[in-house]
Amino acid sequence: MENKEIREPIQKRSIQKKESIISKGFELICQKGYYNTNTAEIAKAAGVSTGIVYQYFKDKHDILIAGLEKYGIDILFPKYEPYLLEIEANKITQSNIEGFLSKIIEESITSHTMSQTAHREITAMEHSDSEVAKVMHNREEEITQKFVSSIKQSKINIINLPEKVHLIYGMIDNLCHEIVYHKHQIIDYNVMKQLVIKAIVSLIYE
Amino acid sequence: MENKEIREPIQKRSIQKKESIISKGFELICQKGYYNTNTAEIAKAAGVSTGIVYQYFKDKHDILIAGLEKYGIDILFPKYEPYLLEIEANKITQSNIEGFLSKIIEESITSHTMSQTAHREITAMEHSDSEVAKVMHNREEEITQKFVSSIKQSKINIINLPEKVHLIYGMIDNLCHEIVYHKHQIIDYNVMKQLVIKAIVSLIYE
Amino acid sequence: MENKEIREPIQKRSIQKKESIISKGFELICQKGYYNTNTAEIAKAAGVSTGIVYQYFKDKHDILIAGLEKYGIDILFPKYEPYLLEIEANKITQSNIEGFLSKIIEESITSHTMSQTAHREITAMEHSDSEVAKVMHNREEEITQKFVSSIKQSKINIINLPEKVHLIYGMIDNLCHEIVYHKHQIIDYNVMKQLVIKAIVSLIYE
Amino acid sequence: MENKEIREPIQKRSIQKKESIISKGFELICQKGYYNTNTAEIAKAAGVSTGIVYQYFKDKHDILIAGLEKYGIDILFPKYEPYLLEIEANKITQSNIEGFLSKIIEESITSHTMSQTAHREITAMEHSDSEVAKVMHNREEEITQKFVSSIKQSKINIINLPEKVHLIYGMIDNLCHEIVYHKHQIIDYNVMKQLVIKAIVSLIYE
DNA sequence: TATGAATGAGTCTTCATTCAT
DNA sequence: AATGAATGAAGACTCATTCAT
Repeated sequence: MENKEIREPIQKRSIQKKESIISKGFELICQKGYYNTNTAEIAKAAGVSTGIVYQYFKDKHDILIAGLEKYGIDILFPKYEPYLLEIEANKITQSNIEGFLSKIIEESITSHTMSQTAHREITAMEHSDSEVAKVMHNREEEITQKFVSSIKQSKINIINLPEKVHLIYGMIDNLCHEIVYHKHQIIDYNVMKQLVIKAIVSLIYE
Repeated sequence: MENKEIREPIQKRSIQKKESIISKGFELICQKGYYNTNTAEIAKAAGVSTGIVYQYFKDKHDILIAGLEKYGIDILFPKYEPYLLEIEANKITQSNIEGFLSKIIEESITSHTMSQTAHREITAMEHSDSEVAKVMHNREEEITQKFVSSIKQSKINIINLPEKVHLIYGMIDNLCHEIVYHKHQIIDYNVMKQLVIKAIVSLIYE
Repeated sequence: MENKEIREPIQKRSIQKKESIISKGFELICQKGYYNTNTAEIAKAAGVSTGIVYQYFKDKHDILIAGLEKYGIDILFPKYEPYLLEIEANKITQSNIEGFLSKIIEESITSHTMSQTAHREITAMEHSDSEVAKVMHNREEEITQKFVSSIKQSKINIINLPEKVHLIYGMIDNLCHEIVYHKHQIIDYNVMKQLVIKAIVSLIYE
Repeated sequence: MENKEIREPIQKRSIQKKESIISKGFELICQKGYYNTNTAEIAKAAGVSTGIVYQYFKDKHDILIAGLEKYGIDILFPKYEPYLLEIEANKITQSNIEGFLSKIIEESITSHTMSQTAHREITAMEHSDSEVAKVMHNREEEITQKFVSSIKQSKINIINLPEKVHLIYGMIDNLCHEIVYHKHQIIDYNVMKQLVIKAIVSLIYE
């Protein structure tokens, strides 16, 4: 019940250790699941002793949160900056938007595929752990806002922008999710992809 | 060592016990999470001894799966039958579809709200547990197919029906999800709801 | 703490049930080991309910003891009667005794081989369970005495007969045991068998 | 899921702990039987927490095996080295061998008496547990070979040495066993001891 | 008599967290 | 600051035995 001293590392080596715990720990959690990863493993992977973990983190859960805060956005939308730049540079027009969206979707599928387990596990925790949810929620908002402001900065003028961006994000994410994880037999995902693109386009321009 | 004998209850009272373990156990798991619910709690909630649990279920996980198989569809789409009937009765037209969708969305929000934690936890497990994913996947397919066949049975003629149904389901689910769990500050959910409805309508009629 | 009523079956069918529990239960225990055989299995194998087991036996251990009392001798020295008869019929002479012993040894090896697990498990229990030891001890004594009296009945006159019979039994059992279970690389068991026979012969005749 | 990390202690105190778990655990197992000794007791007897047990040993069974590897030979043939030395020093002759054997037998009886329960339980497990059997088998072979090489080193020349050593070992063990555990009423164990000695002598010198 | 459902104490094992060094 | 040994509570699961029917 004494309030434990959580130390914030100052020395360079200590900072590296903390970083290592976050990155390696988060990696393990993403790979094997939070409940199937124990602190001993995390410490070992990070190349530190188990004791040190509890000097930098309140508890195991704290490592997860730190990982999310640092890497969460990569899971939600990895490599999104180029798209922002393209939008800001006013390169998106009604005539080429479908290609643009297609590119985004493809990239998104790739990233879902690559970090399949990570994405899976994080989404999982997001649902059962409110703190996780909060962090991811913030990250999501962050992304939305970045897109919103990028679009605003370009000459494209769209009403209800945040809502649309959000909706679009959801549709794409959904699509990727299914393609990568579930693949229902009855669904032709090429058709679905086209439907998604069309829905997005009409959402934007009409 | 030997493969344990899992008894299938025959007597009425025993069947009730098994049912009770499933429903109470599933409820607890939904409420508190799979890893935060222990078998003793489940047994107690079901009004049985811990031993009996293992006479009807292989292990703890087995209870979860049984719960999903029984109640999974209610979590995915509770009270969907009336809508199927309305569709089959040919009551849906281009002029009233918006109201229809609105009704579905409202109902869906309500149910998400009610079984918030359940939905949360299940989606969570769905991501980290392949067996859970499989069951839910089947349930999802079941619902999609029911809607597809209902629509086919009505006079409405739509191409790429399964894909569209799926997409629509995803959009609505997404919307509800956010409204109930995340509620981003920057989003006006009434606006978003209208956007979703419009997107759906144009998906169907155009 | 109430002294439970152990019923002694009178009706034919009941007697059969008790017999069945003993024989099937003992068989299972011999095959899989006492601690790896549970009462449910025994009941099932015997074709009775678990409840009935506790009407005829005080506890699980009691089944084992009953089994031993009934079948223990078969494990210690199966099919020994022909040898007794041969001895009693005065067929054993100094000139043919080696062949006689060889036959006994071979038979003994066969039976060790056949009921390998049974023998193993019983010897095991005999060592850790004094009640088991007692029963087996009695069986052993029984056999010894039978041989002693058979030999006495014949014209062979041997001093220190019980001791010798016992010693001989031990040597043969040892030999069989090793041949069947342990088989040390460095030992030539044919040589050893001959040594045993010689030792026995000189024990008897010199 | 992962293969657990079994730590090999380096620090002196840790090594002592591991030793303590082996010795106290093995002692308890020998005294009360493997199935009647639980890990909590072992930990308590060793003066450690239950957790530590599983850091040094894979599981309960592993403790038993470690105990056997360490103390198994003492159970099979305690204090056998002086005898080896006597043999090697060529002190054994046909005229004094009976005294020598008598000494061995007496010593063997003493040790059987002392570690009565240990011997009992180990022999028990040896029969029902193949890993235990393997370890004890190796120990037995070890002893046999030591005697064989000691005898070879001396001037005594004996054919079929390994077989004879083995046979002798068996006879002595048998004898001790009975004297300590079973003591049949009909047997005069002094007579039997003399018979054993004679049998051994004639095995060696004839 | 007989059934087999039910009990719940007891077992092994894990692991987040603390602490002596 | 760091180590990694140590803790012990908690969990899943088993099974001899009892009991309601």
